[in-house]
Amino acid sequence: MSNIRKPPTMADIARVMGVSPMTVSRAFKADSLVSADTREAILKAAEDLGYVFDSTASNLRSQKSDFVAVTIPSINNANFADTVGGLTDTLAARNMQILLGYTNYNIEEEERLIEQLLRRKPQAIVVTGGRHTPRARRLLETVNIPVIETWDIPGEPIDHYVGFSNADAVRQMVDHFVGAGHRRIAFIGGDVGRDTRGSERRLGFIAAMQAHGLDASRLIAAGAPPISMREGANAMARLIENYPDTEAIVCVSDLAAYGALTECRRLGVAVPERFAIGGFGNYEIGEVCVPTLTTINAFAREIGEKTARLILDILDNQAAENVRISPELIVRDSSR
Amino acid sequence: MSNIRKPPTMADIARVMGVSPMTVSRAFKADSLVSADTREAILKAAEDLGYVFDSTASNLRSQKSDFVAVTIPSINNANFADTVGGLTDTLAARNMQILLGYTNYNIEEEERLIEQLLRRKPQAIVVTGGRHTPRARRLLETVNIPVIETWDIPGEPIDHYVGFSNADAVRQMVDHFVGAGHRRIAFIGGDVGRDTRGSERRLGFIAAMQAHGLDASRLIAAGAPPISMREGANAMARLIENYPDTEAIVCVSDLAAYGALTECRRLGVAVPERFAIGGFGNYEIGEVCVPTLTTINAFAREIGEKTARLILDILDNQAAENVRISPELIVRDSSR
DNA sequence: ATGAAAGCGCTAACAC
DNA sequence: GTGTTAGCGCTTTCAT
Repeated sequence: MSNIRKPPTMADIARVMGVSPMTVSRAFKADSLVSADTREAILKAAEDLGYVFDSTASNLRSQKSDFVAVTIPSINNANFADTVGGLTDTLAARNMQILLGYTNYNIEEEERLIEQLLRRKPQAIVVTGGRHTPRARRLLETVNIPVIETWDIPGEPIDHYVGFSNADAVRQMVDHFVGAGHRRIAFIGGDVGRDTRGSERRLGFIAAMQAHGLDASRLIAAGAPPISMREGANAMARLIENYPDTEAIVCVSDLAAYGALTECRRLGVAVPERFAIGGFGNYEIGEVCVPTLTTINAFAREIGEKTARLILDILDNQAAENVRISPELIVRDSSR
Repeated sequence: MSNIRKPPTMADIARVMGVSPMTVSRAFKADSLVSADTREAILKAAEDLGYVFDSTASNLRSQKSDFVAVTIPSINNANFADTVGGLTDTLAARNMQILLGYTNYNIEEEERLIEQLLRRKPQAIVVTGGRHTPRARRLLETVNIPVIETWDIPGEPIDHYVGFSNADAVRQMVDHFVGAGHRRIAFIGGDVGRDTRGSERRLGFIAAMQAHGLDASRLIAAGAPPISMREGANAMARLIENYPDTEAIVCVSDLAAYGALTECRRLGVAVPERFAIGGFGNYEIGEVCVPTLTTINAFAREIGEKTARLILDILDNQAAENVRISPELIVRDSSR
């Protein structure tokens, strides 16, 4: 029969030790004033009793939670996972916990999530991208904590941001292809609208092509974001059918680009000789596949680390500057 | 100048509306008894005031949190991400939030994490694998909530589990290779000790080989888990050097297997003609790469979904049975 | 259908 | 270095 007794509280420890609950509370707070002996004895008694500190009560009383809320489009994406990893590790040093939510690339879902997360009274909230529902935007503008938008530089930031221009990043790729002598360049991306960053990359492609006086109409929509490897492969097949004389292809992500690469391999089409291919995001696959994949490194982990540092600076009342990341073109075998 | 006034509470809404705080509280609880008019008016007033429900206070008073704590070895792994996705989506239907932590494949780190997570008073805790530090085990045994071990079937379960035998799963792969006529079969995995599931796959390989009366000494240690694609490639190079007459290779994961595949491609070695290759985990890459990759589907997302349902059943006082997942061999071009 | 009183477990604020 | 008092914002419980 299981022993379901009420778990011990600080008051129980205080009783056992013959001290006040306040002394017990102090013993658990690292930098507070209790005699070393008392603290040691209290911590030992706590361990013996199987005491578990109650953050909920602590948070309510002290009106701070040690939570940082984070929304990302998908957990199953190495780029966002890296950002979350950077956030987690940097914040862990200050004993802050991430409270994570997935929007599924859907701003209505994001709104619901933001509302739910704010109920936990986080100390800061990190969102991905600069597009939100009006209500989500209002929630974020009204809430009394730092708000950090990431992976983008919003036209009108709500508060802070740590990001980069997705359009400018894609321009680097277009410039690279044009510099290599390509003129008939295509773009493989997701259906327009849902994935903000993907849409901006597409717009960046069009703008960059036009800046070079080139035709920007070779656009393949590979499906609802996020684009999988398989969708990238399917898109490649359609591209070859519709625009067989294409010379180079900009893909919305390395996953799509890798899919395109495999389709070429299956069809016996040489990369980069017949098609040069470029991806986005510097995923591990791009370093290892054959040929290796030209890509844009957006420094996913650094985005998380710098966001965390920005948050810590704000909470410490330090000067807190927005961070502009500079994505870097990495030229590999798929385009040389 | 920013407007840092204290955020409104239920008491504030009650004052504005001329009702008691209790009525406001009831208005926020979906299935509680308030007149429809009153509720509507209260919710509108709340929205106008920019009120945000305080879960912390609610949790403290009602002594439940709607949190489920989850530890996984790494966020940057599609298998664990899928499990977390299944958990999140299934629990979201009951308005439960996941509180996620990463152990970095390290049971000391897991112990720290479990302790930290339990302070938040979760309603259940999900851990990956059956190996824990003695103290972590004691914490989990003592805590008064359902504990679910996943991705493994522990020798001595702490409480519940949703998992499978990693050793048995690898045996399927070995049997497949032996059935195809291979005798000189090698294993590429991580250094022994840190990654429990990886170590069990290695032991399963050895046991299965011995059961067939075959030599089980072709073991390549590719580095500290988790094994990356690149480490898989490096391991493949060493395998070819040390055991050039190998016929088939079992890899600890699809990532390692894909790395091995790329090394073969670079060296101009034919797969599956010269080496048959098998992975583990049914990652997306294995369906798309050339040749496609034989693998074991461990049903990562289902593990999460079934874990969530188990938790919900337990919390509802339903009969709650442990779940044994049956991993399936998927034979693809890399071994036929 | 609504209200009043009490208290969840902790810690801020003050006292000594 | 330690104790006392009060109260964080909500909801349980009991009353009407």
